[in-house]
Amino acid sequence: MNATRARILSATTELFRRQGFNGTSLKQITDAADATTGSLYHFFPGGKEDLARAVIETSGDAYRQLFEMIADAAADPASAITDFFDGAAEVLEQTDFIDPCPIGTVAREVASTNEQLRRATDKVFSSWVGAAAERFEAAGLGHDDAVDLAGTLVATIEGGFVLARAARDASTLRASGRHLRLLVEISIAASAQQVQRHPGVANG
Amino acid sequence: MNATRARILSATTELFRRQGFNGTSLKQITDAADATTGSLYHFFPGGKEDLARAVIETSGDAYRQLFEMIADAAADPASAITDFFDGAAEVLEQTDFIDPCPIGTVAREVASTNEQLRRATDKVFSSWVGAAAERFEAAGLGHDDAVDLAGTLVATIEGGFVLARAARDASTLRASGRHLRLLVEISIAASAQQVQRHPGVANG
DNA sequence: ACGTAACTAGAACGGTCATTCTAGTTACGC
DNA sequence: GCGTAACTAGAATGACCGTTCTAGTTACGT
Repeated sequence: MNATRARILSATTELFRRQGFNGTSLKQITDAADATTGSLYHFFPGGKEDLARAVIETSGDAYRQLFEMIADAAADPASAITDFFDGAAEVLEQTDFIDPCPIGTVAREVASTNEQLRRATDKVFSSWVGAAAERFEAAGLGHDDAVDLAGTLVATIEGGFVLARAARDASTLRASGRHLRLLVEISIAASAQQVQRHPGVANG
Repeated sequence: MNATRARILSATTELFRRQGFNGTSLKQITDAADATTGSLYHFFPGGKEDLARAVIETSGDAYRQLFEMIADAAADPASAITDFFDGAAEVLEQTDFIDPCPIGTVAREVASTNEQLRRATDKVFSSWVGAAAERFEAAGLGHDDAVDLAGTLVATIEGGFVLARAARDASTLRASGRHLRLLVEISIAASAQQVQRHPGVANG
């Protein structure tokens, strides 16, 4: 990937994390990326919307990969949850409570105003939910239960970011991680019991 | 309260719910409220920031009261949770997935850019957490556990709004309600067991 | 009824917005 | 080394931004 394009994309990502979509101007972006308007429109012909879509997709991929990495490294799905929340809490504390991820902010800004970007954020959230649901299914949960649980997981993370940034205190995020972990443990245990009672029926 | 002021405040609230803080212009507000710039600055001398603070505080109060009402009407704290999530899901579906509440969006927009508004959103979230925590304490939870659980509750609601609006599908919000309800039931049951084992120590 | 405060009206201001455009420069296949 | 495409540069554009300001109107206590 072209270096200028990469600089523009990464500068935009960082600015969106702090200020969101509407709060960030193209001048701020070109200044931060040390690029010109010409370059910006060369790489992102659709202008700000084009740029936002790229930010959403790139960050979405990056976070899904981060989740997979943490899940791979964890002893079990339940510890992956607390690992993820604790990691996010630490990042928040170390970055003066800048949003770890630009997508949540942009998602709320565009949900009712830009159909194309709304769809992009939806796709990202779905991919996260799918990634987590796969792990839960592998741990024994039925498909629908796994998807529901993954949805709650992603929702709590997103909401946890909001509260933590507003309070400038990440401890609530860690507490939510423990709660979600408990929820995952209970769900897995319940599905295991169900298998014991009705062998051969689960995962059907 | 003056009728013009009320019109401006309610128009701003609705616009913030759709477009957020940075996405809404004062012209849009005065048009929607059928008011003039003069009136706006008369009632909100601090301009847009002043207006945003009023929106945050007013909506924050309204939602706390709504929660109290639902909790009062519910048979027990656990059913209050699903009642609240289900109600929010229904509102979303009936309003073409406009954000039920302007605070989450504004909170993310201002968290790193406007200290005064950040504090206003923090205060609102704290009041919600406090209201829910009181109920949980009344149901037997220790203070810290109650606050943590209430924090997760609010985080999941806020995050649930984001996912539901992005997907234009409120069913995930209902699923999160069931999960949070389960979490509340478990927490209450656990604290009750603790009281049985160590009578007189709980609520200390 | 009159004086004063509350409120409305909207033009004007300087600044910034996203985008377009033309001209120039670099990189690279052939 | 030349031709073409990729890329950079930044001025120009017209719209809109939040805010200020002056003048006018309404409401109301006395």
